[in-house]
Amino acid sequence: MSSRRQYPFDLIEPKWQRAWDAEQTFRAFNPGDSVPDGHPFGLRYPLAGKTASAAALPPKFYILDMFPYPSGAGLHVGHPEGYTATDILARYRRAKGFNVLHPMGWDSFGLPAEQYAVKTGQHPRVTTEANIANFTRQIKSLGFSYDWSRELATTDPEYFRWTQWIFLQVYNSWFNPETNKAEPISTLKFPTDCTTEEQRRAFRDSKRLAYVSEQPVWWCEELGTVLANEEVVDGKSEVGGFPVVRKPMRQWVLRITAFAERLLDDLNTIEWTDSLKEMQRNWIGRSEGAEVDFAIADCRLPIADSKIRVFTTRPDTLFGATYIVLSPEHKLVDQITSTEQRAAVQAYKTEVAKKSDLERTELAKEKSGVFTGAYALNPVNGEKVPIWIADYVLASYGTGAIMAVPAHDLRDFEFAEKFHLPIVEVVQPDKSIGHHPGPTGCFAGEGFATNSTNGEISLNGLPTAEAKAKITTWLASKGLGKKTINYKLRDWLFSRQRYWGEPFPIVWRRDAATGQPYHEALPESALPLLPPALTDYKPTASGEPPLARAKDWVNLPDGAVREVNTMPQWAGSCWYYLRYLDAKNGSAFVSKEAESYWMGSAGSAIGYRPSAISSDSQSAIANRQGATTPGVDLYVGGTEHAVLHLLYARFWHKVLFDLGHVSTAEPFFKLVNQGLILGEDGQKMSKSRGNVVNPDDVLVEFGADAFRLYEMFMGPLQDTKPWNTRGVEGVYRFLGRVWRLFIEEKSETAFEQAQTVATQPDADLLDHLVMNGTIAEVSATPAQLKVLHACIKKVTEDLDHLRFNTAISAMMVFVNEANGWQSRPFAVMRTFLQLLAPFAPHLTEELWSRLHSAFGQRAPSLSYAAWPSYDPALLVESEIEIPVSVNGKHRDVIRVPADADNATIEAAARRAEKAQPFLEGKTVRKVIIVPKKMVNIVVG
RNA sequence: GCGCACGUGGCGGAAUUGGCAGACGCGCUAGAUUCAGGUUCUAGUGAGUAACAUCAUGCAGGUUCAAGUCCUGCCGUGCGCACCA
Repeated sequence: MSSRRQYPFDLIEPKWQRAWDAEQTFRAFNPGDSVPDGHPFGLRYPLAGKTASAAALPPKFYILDMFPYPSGAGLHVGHPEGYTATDILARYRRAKGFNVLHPMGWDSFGLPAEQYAVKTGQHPRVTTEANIANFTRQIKSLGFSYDWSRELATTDPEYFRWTQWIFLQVYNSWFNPETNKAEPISTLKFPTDCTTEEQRRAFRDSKRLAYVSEQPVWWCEELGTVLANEEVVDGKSEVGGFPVVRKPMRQWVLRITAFAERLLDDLNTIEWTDSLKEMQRNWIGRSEGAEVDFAIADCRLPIADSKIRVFTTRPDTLFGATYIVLSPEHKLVDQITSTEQRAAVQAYKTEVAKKSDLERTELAKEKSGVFTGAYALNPVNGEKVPIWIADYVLASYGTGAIMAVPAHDLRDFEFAEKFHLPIVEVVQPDKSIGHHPGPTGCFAGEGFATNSTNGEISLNGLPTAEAKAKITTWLASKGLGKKTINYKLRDWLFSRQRYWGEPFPIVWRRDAATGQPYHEALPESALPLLPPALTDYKPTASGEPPLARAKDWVNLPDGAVREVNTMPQWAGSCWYYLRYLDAKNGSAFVSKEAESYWMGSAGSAIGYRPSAISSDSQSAIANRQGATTPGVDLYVGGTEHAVLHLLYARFWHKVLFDLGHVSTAEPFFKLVNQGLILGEDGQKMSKSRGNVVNPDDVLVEFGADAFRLYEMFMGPLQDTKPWNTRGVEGVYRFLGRVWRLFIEEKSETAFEQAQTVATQPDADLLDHLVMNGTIAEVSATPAQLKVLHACIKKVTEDLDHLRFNTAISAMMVFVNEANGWQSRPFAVMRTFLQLLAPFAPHLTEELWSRLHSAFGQRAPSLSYAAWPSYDPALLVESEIEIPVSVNGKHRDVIRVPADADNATIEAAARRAEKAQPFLEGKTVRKVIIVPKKMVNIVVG
């Protein structure tokens, strides 16, 4: 393994981390802040000792990391991958002249601390604080340029006070479908028949964006809590993988479905990866179709209930609907079931209810169902079609009922085959584009309608899209159906039965007249509402959440009782990026000024169109390249939050936007998912495989700069890639070469000797080092300038495109070149340090200060030195190499003047030595010349 | 099953609009330095050949003067969704 240290990173790194801390080098200034004398930010801009107005500040750049849950296990190598990328960009943007906001905090509510509390009785806050301290130590040891003055923790009462406040904003709002916006509940107009106080209250409560609902929810026995749809994966809890069951419970729910359309449309205004947008689109699951009413034949029911409404995306296949299927939970099932079928239907319903959802989906290969004995009438042809119930129809989607078209839907087809139901073909595949019915005989694609006529309307011959439109219009005109849009997205189940979460600022009272319970918001003055002190964190014996144990807390003197559920962990992470803007504000969740500077157009160079959904959005995005944008300019984090956190945060942001609290419709303009880092064996890192790499170990051996550099050199940020400790050694050697370009090697030996007997402080040890004598104040040769400026160009362009790995390789090329120089010009070497600085900040700060003092100069922190620009003129070659091909095969390279005309190039190519054997005796048919690129001689 | 990515040396990965495939790093080979190991430095390193030729970007076709890059069809890997009508 490695052995001697390449350079004294163990002294340099703590030294500069302490210096940055003491100077608050990376503090970001808000409008209205006064910039201390001597702060490097104030030195770069004319702001030292002054109060910064928004106009005097440079343009803002907001670079955000997904804040971690501070687990007991500490940091793993995946965390620093994203954090290093954002830190490099933050430092780069600072150098480029932006006011950079780059904060860090803790998503510190969470299950492990609570489970530990249940086991040991230790308060979760104690565990959490210890974990935060450890995470802080680890993150600080990597030298990230966070503004620690904005550090926050979701468990801090001064933080969750505003989480509760935002909940109250949501609670006190309703969604107005006419304006397509959230509005204060006070704008809600009561229907005329709402006269009593109780009726009005019930009406309001039915419209709030936060409402209480008794509904089937996912209950996880192991975790002792309910979970949101998004937290249930394959019938198991996302956290821990425990079984979950469907259980009706009274819970708080947020009306995210009201925003489905906007959550979908506004994806077009932001710069996320296609795959991420696609995941959100799939989760929202918009589908356009029609609702169609089927009358029930021989109906004994009251008129209003005498029809079955189905949802279909293929109304064009209505003539092929040969039966109806209701979900077993459909409310009409019991009413329509015939006497003969009653027993069978009951048995099936019981069987289905017993199955967990896991069984219902996993064992669904075989279709099951029961005939109800009832019939419906197909509205287009009056055919009597049987009504079945089957668990392949979900109660929770659409109308909970479908029309089955076995000829054109695979699931219906399987069901029809099994139960011998009729199959009628009404769509012919378009064979001209290679469509054919599947091997089973079922064709689910689009084609041309057939067998679809009833004397009043005919769809025959129409392509699917036209047939859909025609039949939908016809149904609407007859009052038999209408165009409908459905979403898979469900409302967000927002309450949990836990202790370690934000208590709801809600109390329950009883209506004096009716005795019915109702909920009421606490006033803002009651915030933060702290959870009670407990010694036992388990749920109560009767199954109530742990908060119910605190009787004094729950029962208020005026007879009201507190809500005992708590909010899910997502609540705190839904808005933390806003709190960073103004983290210490005691009178608002964020001040207007701070919000408008960092998130609005005030701090950025360009305006924002909240829902510009235009075909040229791509070019609009391209134009923003390099400019700052409204909202968070760049958000980097793991793909595991593709639907949960990112959907919830967008939802809250839109509510806050509608209510006028924030100035953009979207929170995160550009988002990048870092790829997973696998173990050295190419497998996912896990304790059980024993392939987990602990950053602390890497740091001890190679230092933070090498660790950072390696994380970026491994490959593209977004890719999944395996860890390789040998690779760390490679970049570590590179940093050693950089060090030795500047520091005399002999002095290192002296330094090492001094260190072994050292009793002196670290700073004295570093004093033994002397500048490498090859660095001198000489002017650079054209060749040296070319190497430097090529490096500036490459690193700059790569950083603009987040291509860290190739930027590093460009710097390696520079160092390989510079190694061979007899004399290294001061100015060239100084500029190179600036390029490397965002990647290896400790090493470069040390060399930067050492280089300047060696040449009798004083320089402030490298962190605010202006980014170098390159001179294209220096990169122009007077003579260039052009490859010569014969018949497309590369044969030789010719050197010609850069400005040579085509005739000169062709002549030179025809003379090319190695091409001669392939030209002799052949006729040249054509010569293709791409100026400055290549020559191809075509012979026959 | 559906959707979205992606397949390049022994390995991680480079390759503007199609224009010298394999930058940079790891590993490996040889040499120098060293008592020695390590470190450092120098040279080499896709296959193949004495050297050329030739063959090489998952497979099979196609477009083109020219294809890793564009098109079609397969095969494989990863991620997401999964009875959503």
